Amino acid sequence: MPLNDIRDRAAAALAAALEAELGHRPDEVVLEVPPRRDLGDLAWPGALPLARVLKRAPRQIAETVAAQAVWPPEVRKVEVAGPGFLNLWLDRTEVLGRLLRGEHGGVFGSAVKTVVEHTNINPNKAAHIGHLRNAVLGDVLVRCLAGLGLEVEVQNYVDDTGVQVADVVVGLLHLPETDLADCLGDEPVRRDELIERAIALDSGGVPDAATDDFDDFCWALYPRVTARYAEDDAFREHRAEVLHAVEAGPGGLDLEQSLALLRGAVIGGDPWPQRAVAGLAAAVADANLRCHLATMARLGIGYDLLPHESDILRLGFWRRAFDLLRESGAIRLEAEGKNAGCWVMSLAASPEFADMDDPDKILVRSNGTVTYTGKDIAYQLWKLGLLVDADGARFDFGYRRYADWRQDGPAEPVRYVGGGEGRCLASTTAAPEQRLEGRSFGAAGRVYNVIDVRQAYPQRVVKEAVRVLGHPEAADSSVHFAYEMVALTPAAVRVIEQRSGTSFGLSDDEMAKPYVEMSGRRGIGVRADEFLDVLVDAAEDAIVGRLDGAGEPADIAERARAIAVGALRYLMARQSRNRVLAFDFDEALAFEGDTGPYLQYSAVRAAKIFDKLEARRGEGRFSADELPSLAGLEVPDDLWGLVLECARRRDVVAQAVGSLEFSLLAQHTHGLAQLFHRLYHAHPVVPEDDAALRALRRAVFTVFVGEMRVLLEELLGIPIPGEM
RNA sequence: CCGCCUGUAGCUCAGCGGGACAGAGCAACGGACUUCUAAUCCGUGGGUCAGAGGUUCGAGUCCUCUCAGGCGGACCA
Repeated sequence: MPLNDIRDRAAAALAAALEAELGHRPDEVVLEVPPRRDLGDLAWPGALPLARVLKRAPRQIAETVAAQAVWPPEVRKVEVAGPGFLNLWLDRTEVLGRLLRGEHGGVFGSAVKTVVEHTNINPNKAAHIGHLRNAVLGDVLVRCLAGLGLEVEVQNYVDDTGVQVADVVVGLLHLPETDLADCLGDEPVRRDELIERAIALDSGGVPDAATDDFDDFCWALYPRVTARYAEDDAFREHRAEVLHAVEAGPGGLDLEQSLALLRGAVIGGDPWPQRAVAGLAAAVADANLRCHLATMARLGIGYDLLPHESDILRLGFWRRAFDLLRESGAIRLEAEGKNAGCWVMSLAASPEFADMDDPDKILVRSNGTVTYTGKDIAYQLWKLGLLVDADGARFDFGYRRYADWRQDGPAEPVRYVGGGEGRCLASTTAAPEQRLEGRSFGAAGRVYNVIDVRQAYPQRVVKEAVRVLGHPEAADSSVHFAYEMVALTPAAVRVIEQRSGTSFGLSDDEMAKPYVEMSGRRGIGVRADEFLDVLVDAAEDAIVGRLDGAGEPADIAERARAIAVGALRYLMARQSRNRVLAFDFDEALAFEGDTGPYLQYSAVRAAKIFDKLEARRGEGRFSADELPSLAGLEVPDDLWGLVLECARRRDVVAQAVGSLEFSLLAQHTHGLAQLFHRLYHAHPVVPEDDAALRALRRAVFTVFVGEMRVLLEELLGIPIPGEM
């Protein structure tokens, strides 16, 4: 964008003048955007701290620089203000012209391949609004990186061998049939039939989403399993049995065969056949995964790769990572003490962990199984291209085409399509000879892991492991994008309890706190699809409520969807990442004020101007060819404020990515919408008969419309409906 | 006990390279639709930026301490 370009050249001119006139070579010249427009378009406060160094009055320094610098042509006026601020005014028409010509700044940073890992929902139940925060933040990061010109690969990690999937399988195999029937909303029948009915909820492929899917069944089932564990120790032993079966794998059994074996076991009263249990577990994990993909598709979120934890294990990634760690002396086998029999990574030598009581992290349990952190180290090494064998050859997964998806616009929903058309979503496989034509994955120069802040400690361990294996730069390029959790306000908890007709049994103490933590184990939470449905309904009501007697528009569903997605994505993006997001229905369903629909409305309103302009005057958007017609026209302050803000996009995106604080981007977009809404009343376009004035307004609003399209649709993933 | 995060208007939050009068939204009250859609705009009221020290020409912003809350420091993830 032009502003950073002009600023860089102005800063260079300033630095040169400082050196030539005052013999001072500054480390860095920082030009900022002043808080008020009457203080100029760019400002340099640097004369104030220099006063002491140069032993001159700050105003004198600023005045000397102002007079002597060879300013770039876009700088129209320079003034010294207050105690010694140097304020610059830009050539407004010139900046406007550049924006209309769509000039962009240079490439951002070094163009390394970047992997972003996000979503990562345990495939044992439906996604909830906490997962939405993860996915939206991750997706906005991806969009911003791509917007800055970087190659980005999006990975959604599937923990398909963990205990949580096993718990659901335990529920299917061992909870009373009445429980299963309850969760299905069905009459109790024989267990194998209930299992088959549950599995039948999975439509195959990536479903069209919405509620009452397989993941919703698991959402209901899972808390019943954990509750039973708590009251019955014997029941808990089923978990180990299932985990054992999952570890051994289904041995080539498909789902049909597994179900048949399970049916046979029920009829014969035999113990569960291990391979069939593993087959069922695989089906549960995969069905939930596809439900998650469908949920995220509604928000326009797609992925490149689904790395499976089971493949990391089967392909010996962990074994190799373990060897590398052992060879480098980073881990050791504890012979005694509380960690006896475990392989631990010593963190004592790392200054970051020095203050800890027990600066060791267990990677291999005394029973020989690897912890999640251990697996994550192997995965991280692979992502960075650092998991190599003794000959230096990279370890890699096998890959298969999992699905194909398409998107009609940058903020449109993702649609999973058949037959190899569209973008390929790949899955890892355990057969390394399986390749996908022309595709390669991992081996990134930079890796972002979008994971909530509660996992900061294991994430630091992973990073430290990369470092001690002799890859300090790669460790520095491994970024934990940490964000605070989404919790529920007590009011939201009451709404859910009322709606579902159940009680979570929370104590008065818990309900007196400002927020209640969500818990899949206890079934406390708002499911993502459920919330999206509520949002869509509320949006429809809002549309109908504003119709004022007119007939219902044909595209009402599409409009409502866009508004719901806008409200949701903005809600997740606008808040600073290290603050707990206390979810409240009233607040989340607000469509006025500082909300997604407010931003969308500004874009719709602006686009509408051009529709009416076309219809009534035959004039369209302002094109760069018309620029000469603006010669000699002064851009008034208020319109200029909007233009200058539009010019700042690149700065804002770079700052947001640098600090991983996308509330900056949300806020900037909100500010822009706000400026437009204010101008809307004072600067009518269609009714304006003065051609020159109309041209100027067309020019400014053309820039605004284009800018909002990029900010909302491309970067924030918020669709702009045709009408609202 | 140790580490990280948070504390700004009644409520939810901005203010993340120290800088020029501390901002939005919600809620309250009062205005503006024969006009390019009022999901908008304008106005009013509302703040010892948790507290105390310090650094600086200048501190909501940086440092130290105190207080309050949250999260980590698992052979859970």
